[in-house]
Amino acid sequence: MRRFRGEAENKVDAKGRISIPAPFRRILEEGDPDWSSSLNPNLVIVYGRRNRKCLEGYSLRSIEIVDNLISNLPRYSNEREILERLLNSQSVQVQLDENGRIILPLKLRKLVDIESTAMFVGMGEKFQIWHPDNYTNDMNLIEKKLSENNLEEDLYSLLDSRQDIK
Amino acid sequence: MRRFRGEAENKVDAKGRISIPAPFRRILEEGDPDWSSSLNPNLVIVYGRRNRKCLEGYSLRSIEIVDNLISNLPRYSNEREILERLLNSQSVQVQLDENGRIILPLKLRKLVDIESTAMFVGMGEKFQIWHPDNYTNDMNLIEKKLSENNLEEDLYSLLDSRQDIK
DNA sequence: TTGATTCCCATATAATCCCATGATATAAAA
DNA sequence: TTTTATATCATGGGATTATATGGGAATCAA
Repeated sequence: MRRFRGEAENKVDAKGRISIPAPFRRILEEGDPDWSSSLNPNLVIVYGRRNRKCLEGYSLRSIEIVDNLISNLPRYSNEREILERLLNSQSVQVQLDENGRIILPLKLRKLVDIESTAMFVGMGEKFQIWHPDNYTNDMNLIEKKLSENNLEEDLYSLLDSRQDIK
Repeated sequence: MRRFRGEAENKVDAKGRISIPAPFRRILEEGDPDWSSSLNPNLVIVYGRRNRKCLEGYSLRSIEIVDNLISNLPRYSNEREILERLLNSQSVQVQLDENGRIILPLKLRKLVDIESTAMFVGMGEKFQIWHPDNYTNDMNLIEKKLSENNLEEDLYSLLDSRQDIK
């Protein structure tokens, strides 16, 4: 499965419309079981993440994987009910329009402080949508954590360990 | 798996296009699971190395090994989100054109000071793209370290002892 | 009827396709 | 061995398409 990669800063217009970066569209198309070249792909936007001030976009296939993980939890367990709430009630499915745009409802924009521009960030099986300033802050925070805990070395040792697996 | 070897200095044209050295193409073709003789291979360019002023190119197969290591970490764990961010948000997947070229987006060129020419450097499972001057500086730095501490011998002895471990 | 939503069209810029050339190989023929 | 075809490669240019973005008219809902 191709992965969401890279960053793109796009504009939100007066109607709340915003372009999904073209490379991301290709992945959403692949990840929409009903998509064909004449149609526009669907995606799911999750806005229920408490500790991060961003929205998250999933292809239909990737959100299904997450949904199945929830379905495997014991029915009516506390954990399951909460996760259902966070991932199912706090999310929407939307379809791209003819120009590759979606409408970000005001409610979602307010939740993550997005006004005139939004930053799209590839995260592998999902992508995030940030207010650009919040994103740079988050990136700086990560940089800081990296240098403090010497995590960067861990990352590159992770890269090395691929030899062992192969 | 064949390895990226050697150096090549190629030109960046007005449209940001640059030829991937032909020997590198062969390795990218081998490393693209969907490639066939009629198609053009894909590669992933990682631009997020904070401590080095160069881009890094990977075949799809080599980057996938890294991606899978990350995907095996617990979903939504802090560690995984940080690694996804470092690797996926700071990379792009691109496809060679009919003439074996890619376009290096302005953003990436600026990041590593590349203007009219770029130096390709084989690094085994990946290759690097440098501004020629930055590359020679980096090479000189290595030369200096080697001669000062008489490191070269130590390094090559490291290679000998590795056979025992492997 | 007045916002909001949806559909359709417009456009500047950037990306991509297609074709061309000169340089350097590599192979085949004289 | 020299000459002649054949490929491949790095590079350039023009034409075409895609992308991100803006705006208007039609549709819908309260």
